[in-house]
Amino acid sequence: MYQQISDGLRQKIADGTLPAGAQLPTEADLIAQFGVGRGTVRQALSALVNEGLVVPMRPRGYFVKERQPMVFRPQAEFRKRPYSAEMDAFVTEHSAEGRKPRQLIEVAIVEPAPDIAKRLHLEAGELAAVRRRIRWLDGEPFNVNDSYFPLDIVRDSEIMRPEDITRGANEVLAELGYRQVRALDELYVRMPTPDEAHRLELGPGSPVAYHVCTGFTADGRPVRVAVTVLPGDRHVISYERQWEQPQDGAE
Amino acid sequence: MYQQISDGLRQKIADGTLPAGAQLPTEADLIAQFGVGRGTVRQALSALVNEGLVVPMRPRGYFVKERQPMVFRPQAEFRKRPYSAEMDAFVTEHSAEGRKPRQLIEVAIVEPAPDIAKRLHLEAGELAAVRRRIRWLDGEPFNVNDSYFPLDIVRDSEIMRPEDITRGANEVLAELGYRQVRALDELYVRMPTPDEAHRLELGPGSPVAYHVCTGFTADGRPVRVAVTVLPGDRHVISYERQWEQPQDGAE
DNA sequence: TCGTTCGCATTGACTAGACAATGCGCCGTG
DNA sequence: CACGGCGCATTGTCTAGTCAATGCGAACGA
Repeated sequence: MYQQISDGLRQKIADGTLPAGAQLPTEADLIAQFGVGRGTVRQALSALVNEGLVVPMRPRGYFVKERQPMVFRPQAEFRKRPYSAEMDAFVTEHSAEGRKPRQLIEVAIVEPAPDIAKRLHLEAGELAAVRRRIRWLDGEPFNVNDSYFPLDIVRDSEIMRPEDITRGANEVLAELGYRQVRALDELYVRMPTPDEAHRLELGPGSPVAYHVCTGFTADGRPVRVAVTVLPGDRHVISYERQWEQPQDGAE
Repeated sequence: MYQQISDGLRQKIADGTLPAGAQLPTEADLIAQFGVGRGTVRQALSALVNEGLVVPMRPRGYFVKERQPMVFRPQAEFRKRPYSAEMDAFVTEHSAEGRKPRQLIEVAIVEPAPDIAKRLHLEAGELAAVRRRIRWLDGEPFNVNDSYFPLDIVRDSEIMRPEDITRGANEVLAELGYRQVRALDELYVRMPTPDEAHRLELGPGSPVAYHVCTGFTADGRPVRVAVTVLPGDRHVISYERQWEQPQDGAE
């Protein structure tokens, strides 16, 4: 019965009767309209909130959530421009133009979490350097990025300084003799931890992508693990693939 | 105050006091333990459910969710084996071995949704063929995959038959003269629609990845749009990247 | 005109209680 | 031993109400 209420509202959001940014009926309205108790109405609304369709803005009411995603291209670390015109068009079309970026960098020496240590081939107790970055756009946090490096290869290098590295941390690694030639990306999709939700100012119903990139040198040593947390409602993750000849694939 | 309850339980889940599969205290237990009303306890538990940490199994109680993710490799369509040993290790390690796969294929001719039509460069009203697939593992639905093709190039081809194509639909396209040489992947992260949640048997707190892959021929024509819905708690999405020389990247 | 304060609509948090739905296990029967 | 049915613990749904928190706007005062 509470589902009827949320279904009705969901329908109106889907078909545009309630466009992005519009206000939903108030709890009192729905109580009167359907003749039910307040708990039931709140249950219906909380379902929509947990689906990420609706945001409560106390005490103004409930509003349809707006989203303006930004393109996240893991490959852009090493290739600034997309392969071809139609892909470039996609990127620019979805880009967040005219918004003010800001970032905050912090460097620390830590004993990395087990999953990070494993990817870096570190024994328990071995240390790593981590560059933590929070990126903002228009005053809103957009994503957090923690890059881990084995301490023994970046000690005393530029990477330990909490400043922006214009030519890129990867280039610094290469200068130190650890040029990366391969990388493995893993993407996990889940709800944020309360800590992540707080740091990224995420409401309920906002899942995140958890992106782990491990970079390898030519001799197969992992020298960098970059962990990025991307709020789902603010990002599109994009990859391009290109191949030459014998397509040995299956469906 | 309800947050104290959910924080305490979340802590016990995180530190292993409550391992995967264990039963949480019942609502009645928590009411007695904290001396609060049932609504408060249910609010605390529903927070955990919406984070995807906990599953209610009526009428047995609440249990810590278990997850066994399967590796999804978009690149595997065209390259069966990973580049290198350490990546191969990762894939096999996370593979769902010894589980029974099953799939159901269905073919239809439709007027595609606007976002699909746009990616296929179809005008409004133009038709496309769609191969819809649902994949199961151990009797549980794992993901759904809908592949769209411009109708004029696949009409009367093998692609229109609702059977498994051993050598792959991409190979059939190539035989028809539309060999793909590039692809663009887009990944969106969001909560499932009620329909998706039903088809994939998703509980609340299970976000999905929405993967759209557009394949292009050498002359830049899009000939295939594959849409895959991947439940976040059952998948890891994995990409490999390799590059040769001048790393022209920035941080 | 500008600034401050107060009121108010609205959601947030919580309580106490009622009845429904659902599996699981126990018990009794054949 | 096998099967059927009942009971019961537990969650699902819903009501009716109270008090708190919050931000906006209107009214008021300098």
